[in-house]
Amino acid sequence: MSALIQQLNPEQHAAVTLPAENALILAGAGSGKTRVLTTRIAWLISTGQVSPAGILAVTFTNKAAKEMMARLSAQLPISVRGMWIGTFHGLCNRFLRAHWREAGLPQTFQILDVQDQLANIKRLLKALNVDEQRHPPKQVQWFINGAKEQGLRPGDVEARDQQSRQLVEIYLAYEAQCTRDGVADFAELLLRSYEILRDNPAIRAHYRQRFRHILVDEFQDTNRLQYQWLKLLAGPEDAQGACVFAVGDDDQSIYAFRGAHAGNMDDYQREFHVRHLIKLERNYRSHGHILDSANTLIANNARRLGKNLRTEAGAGEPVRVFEAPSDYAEAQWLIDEVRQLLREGLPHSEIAVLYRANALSRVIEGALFNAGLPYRVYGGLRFFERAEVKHALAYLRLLDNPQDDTAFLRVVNFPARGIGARTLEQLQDAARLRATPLSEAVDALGGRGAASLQAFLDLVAQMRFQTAAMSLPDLVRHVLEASGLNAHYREEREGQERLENLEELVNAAAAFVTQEGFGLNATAQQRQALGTASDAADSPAAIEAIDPATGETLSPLTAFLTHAALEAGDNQAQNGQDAIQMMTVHAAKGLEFDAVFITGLEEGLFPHENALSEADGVEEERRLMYVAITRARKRLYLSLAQTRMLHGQTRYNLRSRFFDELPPQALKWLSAKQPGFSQVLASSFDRDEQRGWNAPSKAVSGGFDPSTFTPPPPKTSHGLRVGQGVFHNKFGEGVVLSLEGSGDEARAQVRFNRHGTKWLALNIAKLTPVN
DNA sequence: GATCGAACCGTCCCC
DNA sequence: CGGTTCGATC
Repeated sequence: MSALIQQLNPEQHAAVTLPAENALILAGAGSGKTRVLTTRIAWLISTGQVSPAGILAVTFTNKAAKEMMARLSAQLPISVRGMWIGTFHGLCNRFLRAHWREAGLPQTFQILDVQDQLANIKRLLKALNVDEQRHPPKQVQWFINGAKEQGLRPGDVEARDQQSRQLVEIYLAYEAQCTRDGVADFAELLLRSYEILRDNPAIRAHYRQRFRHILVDEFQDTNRLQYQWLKLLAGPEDAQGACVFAVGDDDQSIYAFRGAHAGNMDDYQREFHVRHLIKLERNYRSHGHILDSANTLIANNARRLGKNLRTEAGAGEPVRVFEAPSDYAEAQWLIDEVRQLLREGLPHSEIAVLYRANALSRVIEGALFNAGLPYRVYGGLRFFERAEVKHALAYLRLLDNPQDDTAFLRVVNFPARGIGARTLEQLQDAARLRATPLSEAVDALGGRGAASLQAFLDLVAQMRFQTAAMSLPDLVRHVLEASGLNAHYREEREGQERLENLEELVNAAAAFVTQEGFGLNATAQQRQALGTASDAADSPAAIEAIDPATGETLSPLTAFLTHAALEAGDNQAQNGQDAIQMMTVHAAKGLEFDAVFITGLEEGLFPHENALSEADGVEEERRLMYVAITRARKRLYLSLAQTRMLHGQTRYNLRSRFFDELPPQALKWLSAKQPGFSQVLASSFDRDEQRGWNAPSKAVSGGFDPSTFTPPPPKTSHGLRVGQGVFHNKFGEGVVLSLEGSGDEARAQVRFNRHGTKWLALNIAKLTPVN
């Protein structure tokens, strides 16, 4: 332990050994944040200030929680099992499983993921006869989650106009539906835990007494409700209360769009009377030029807590910048540079290609593929989100809880068993009338439909009976067969991959059982009979809590389903192999690579056009750029394309404003940096010509390079070029962002100073060039 | 109830 | 452009 402490730098050391009072650690990118957090816990425990059971640590991802757990078990001689370490949602789930009575949930309640929630909302909108044009399901979902994240129940939402009154009504009905089904969405886990703590003094006192130290990672990403939850749990600032150790970086707050409130850091300092503010500014990751770029860029943000990273690693290579005439040329250039890096001995996996939006990956993917370079794209569907897996999970959920209408509707007719939309409508009407779950409304129906439905219920009941004594993996395998899912996908032409995924689900169940230390028995009752319940209580997964009143534990099935919802699984099958890493900037947060390419650095893409109209939008984009830059250890490449194919049309983009915010001396332009020339309309190129275009990989530093010189603007009938200032009679002054088409078809995208960005048909709109 | 085509839509995606 | 979704059709 003392050896661990001695390896820390003075600031880290100070943070780790702070007295038991509320503290805020401003930890810059690459400053050893995770290390400080885990060493703090280890220090607290090994100095006898707290027992493992008195520790609560919150992370943002399961991955981070696992990593922390792994590091701790390496650092501490004792078991880490008594600690509560997990995500907000994981911890709240654990809490609710223990206090399900107070929560008004069945102990086996299941968790709705984003897809399930949306499906539920769609179903509800139909039942309520709400026009989906007027209230698109996605927006309703956004509204409900937004309200919950502010801690607002339907009655608390202020509804002035008709539109929002209806939204509140939908919210109310949605809640009723979830309660009836015995399910909770992600936000609900938090809100309900919060309410129990708020309304139940005995429970509140119990947890306050238990958790002496609360540690929070990625504090800048907490939302309002999470903050309130922490506040409630920590309690008053006296002997009763816990002490909070918050670690965060306001400059890396990139999740405002989903409710994160970086202002929580200010509030925290004030409301928790934080006496210890420590900045970790020494960066152990990046070379000087890279760090200078990050620092200079982020200095353009107004509202910052203030922090400047420094390194002792030396300036290193300059940041290489390349402006390509097209997206295709950008990809080609990237391939050349990647090859050079590989020649220098870098492993593929130390090279990352980052982009602002997933749509930008395709061109680069194609180029990498053609070049025969191995790559791995992150993002997309994750394992437990795949349709076939969700079908299987729906059957499993029905075994656990027949009232789960979401699961019921998902598989009642899949594989097809002659239960049509008409029948289901009748069933839903009947269920609504009698206020019962769908499964209990079946006998209200008559006719052929009722018989088929009854057959389905019998099937599920039979599966439940047959699997009662099975181990979890056997149970899953049995359900795959008995439900007809396997047969269905065996028949299907494209079903091979899906079958494999279902087989993988059995493996996942087996792995889960091993990891969580579940025995081979399937039911809680059996587990209790065998006296194994206490093992589950200590499980690190934080899912199977014991009911304090009855000692009843969750069945492995319920625990597994919870696991599936809270941890959607990896989204990639072929991991492990040495490949170039491709991902969005968001996905790259927390990762680091020797070499990083940030691509598509164009106005409208990065910063994204949608962000420009939002309050603080550009600042968040800048933080995003800051995150991207600080991923790189040794090499950083920035690139953009003057023309880009996006959404089926060619866009002509300006160079990102962020280039003007980087220190010129840290950059090395591989293409000419000549705004007058580089920003021209490149429509005179035809695609084939660009295809043959090759970037010189040993480029001239800074200055003008004739070989990459883009020709002057072609003569166009309208005489406009990108970047041109124009005047419009109605909209006033603006700048041409892009041009497309020719003759009568010609259109210009113009950003007006006062009226936003518009597309104008040039044969109609009168645009006068200015200046 | 499967299948095909028209229509739509398109930041980031943790839990 | 490319995917997903929805409605019309056999």
